[in-house]
Amino acid sequence: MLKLSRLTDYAAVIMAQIARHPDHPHAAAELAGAVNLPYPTVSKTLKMLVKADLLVSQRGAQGGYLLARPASAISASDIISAMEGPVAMTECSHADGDCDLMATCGVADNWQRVSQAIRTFLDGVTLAHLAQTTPIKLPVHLPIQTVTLAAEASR
Amino acid sequence: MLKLSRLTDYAAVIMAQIARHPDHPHAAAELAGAVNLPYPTVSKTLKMLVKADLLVSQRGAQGGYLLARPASAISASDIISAMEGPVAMTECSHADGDCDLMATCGVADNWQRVSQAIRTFLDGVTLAHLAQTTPIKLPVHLPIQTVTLAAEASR
DNA sequence: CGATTGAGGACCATTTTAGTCCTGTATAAA
DNA sequence: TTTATACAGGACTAAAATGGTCCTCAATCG
Repeated sequence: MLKLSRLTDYAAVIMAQIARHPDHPHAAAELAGAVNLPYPTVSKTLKMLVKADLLVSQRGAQGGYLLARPASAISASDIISAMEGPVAMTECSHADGDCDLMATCGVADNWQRVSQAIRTFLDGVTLAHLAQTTPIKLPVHLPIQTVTLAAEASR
Repeated sequence: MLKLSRLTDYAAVIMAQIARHPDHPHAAAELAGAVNLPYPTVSKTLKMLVKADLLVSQRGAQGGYLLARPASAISASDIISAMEGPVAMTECSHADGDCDLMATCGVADNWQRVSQAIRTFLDGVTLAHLAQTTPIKLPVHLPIQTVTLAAEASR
């Protein structure tokens, strides 16, 4: 299903919440209340986001979490990678692909191309986009539909 | 990681194998040999692909599996859906989203838009593309990068 | 100093996934 | 008509990933 893990979902919601009020730190407990999720889970998510350098934390009273950089400089890929590791569709999508099916696979290169396209797309979607509270309903067909694979264009 | 399940990977490899020799039925055992995977697993995968109407099967001696329609009419989405259910990034991406975080979520609409864009892209990638044996190396940046979200375009 | 708040990691329960196997049924060829 | 071939369907198990909770330690502010 290409599904994101639940924690990634939480991360997006939490990041968006912070992005909408970027001027002061947000404590984990406060965020948990705002997004209506259990505190320990929110806390765990926040820690992962800090480790990925998407948030910075401030300890002590009045402490909390802040965006590490502007929302427009944080991409969907960043958030997904922070929670699930690199965005890749197949096991052999990463550079040092040591898949023992290489010889008989025959689709590896093409999947990687598809994977790359999606990654590039997600790089272009920023937290600023995600955090917008007045979403415009999309038409069913996006301009993306007109994109062609290099392989296709060359036929 | 937006990762496909391993069975989906297998499905793609198997489908591509059949697509390259579309004129006669391929037995599960033959395919298992060709792609170097255990027979039971290949068999299971093939059954799922039949149930999803991407393959048709022929029983009995000289039987096997054939594409249900031309490779150019089978999309990556079709294959992924067959193995993992509908392509959707979030739990609330499907129509009757009864996510109890609706009120506090704030990113649902935007994720759905992203999800839709990826789905549309995958609809456009066909088995014929995937099965090509002489892949053209993509430049790092695909045309897809120029695509804008409706939300972004409207700012 | 003491209250607050994050850091880090251990831990367990649950779900999902992968993989195997068994029994039944359709079909083709001898 | 018989027999071998090959798929259909589903039960079952083992392993792995995921989600979620909790505990102890460290930093910071007032």
